[in-house]
Amino acid sequence: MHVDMNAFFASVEQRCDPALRGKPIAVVGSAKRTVVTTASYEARKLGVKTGMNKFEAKKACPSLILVIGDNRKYIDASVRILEILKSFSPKVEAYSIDEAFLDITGCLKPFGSPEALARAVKERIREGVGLTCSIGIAPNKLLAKLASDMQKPDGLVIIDEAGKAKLLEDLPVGELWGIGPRLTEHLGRLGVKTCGQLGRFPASVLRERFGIIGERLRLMGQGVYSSEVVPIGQEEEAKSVGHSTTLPADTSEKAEIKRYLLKLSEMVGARAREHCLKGGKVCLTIRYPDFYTFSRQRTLPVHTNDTRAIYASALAILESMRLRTAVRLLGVSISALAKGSGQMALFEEDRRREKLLEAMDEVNRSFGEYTVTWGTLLDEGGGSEDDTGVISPAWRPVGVKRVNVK
DNA sequence: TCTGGGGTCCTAGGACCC
DNA sequence: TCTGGGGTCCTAGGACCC
Repeated sequence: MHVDMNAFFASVEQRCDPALRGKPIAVVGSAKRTVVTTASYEARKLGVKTGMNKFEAKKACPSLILVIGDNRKYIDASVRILEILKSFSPKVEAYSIDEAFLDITGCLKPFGSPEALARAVKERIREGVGLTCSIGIAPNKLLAKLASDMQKPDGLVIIDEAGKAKLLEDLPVGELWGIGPRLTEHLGRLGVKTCGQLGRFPASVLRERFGIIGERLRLMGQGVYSSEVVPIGQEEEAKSVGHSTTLPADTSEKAEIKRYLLKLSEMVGARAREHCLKGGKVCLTIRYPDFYTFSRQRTLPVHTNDTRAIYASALAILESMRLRTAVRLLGVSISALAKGSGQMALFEEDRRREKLLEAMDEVNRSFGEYTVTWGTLLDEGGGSEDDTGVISPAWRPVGVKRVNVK
């Protein structure tokens, strides 16, 4: 079963504020250069789409109400929804803040049928959280996700073994989870437009053209998909931790760029320390005003989650390049993660450093982010302004990918 | 007075080694 | 009168997802 909350952020806002109900609204970030994260169905009807900037959205729909997103509300709703889902099946996967997969094999007895179970889930979410969702039920995750997308809002679609071939025969390949615009284009050039065609296409050609994914593409066209539901708490460890930000204005100012790098390094370091993760590599991402985006990565001599070490490495990467123009976006991430051993540092100086970071993190946990921070971040215009950016729907309510609450 | 931010996975090319 | 073949690791970029 795949549960997909309908226009999640927008619906939460409409539930919280009756004045927004029935109106075209769009949830955006507080930053100057922000985009629509979610539009209400009323707004979608009038042409507002996810990813539009504020001005585009207003142009498409002058009556649009822009609402600045509030992460806490979404996490709270997400956690409550997951609690409800866990009462239906022990195997619930938190796929994103507003989507979940449930393995309902063996959970049907009290309900009699998958449909009755789904109706009970929808009822509980509506009563408990005041939101609607679309539910898809199918023999595997690929088809369940497809099914939940077929009826919105408040939908319920069941695909069974008997019905899947008929459904897939004329379905455009791009509708499938995992086949995006580029793959759709490539397949189209091979004469493959529908899932039916994909499922019958020679595996050898697909393999030659698409490598390792080719093998899976043909099976996907047939509706065959083997990945399991990954229950909460049994996810693989994260492979990278990163933050990026689009600056309020493009800049070539070295001092300003450095302050943002320090801020991003602190955000990454703090999150890594919170989860006892250390990175063996640091990656710096830069985007120019023309949207050309590139990254440079460096291997560290030792794994770290120390803000200063991350910053020093990011800065060294920056110093090693010649910037072509001003900078629009900066990003810092760490990868090659290792779980902190908990082993005490060898040298007195390192031990003192670790204690300092621990103390800072604890103060910030108790009194709020950036209660204690580096002096440079307090300088004027250094990115210390209250700029929450846009919430990321890909985040999860728990674990390393927990949404950043501010 | 354009175009967010969080990830994962795969590929290709080069360095390096035997 | 010329330069094999196997492997691993690293980096950069791109496709895809919410």
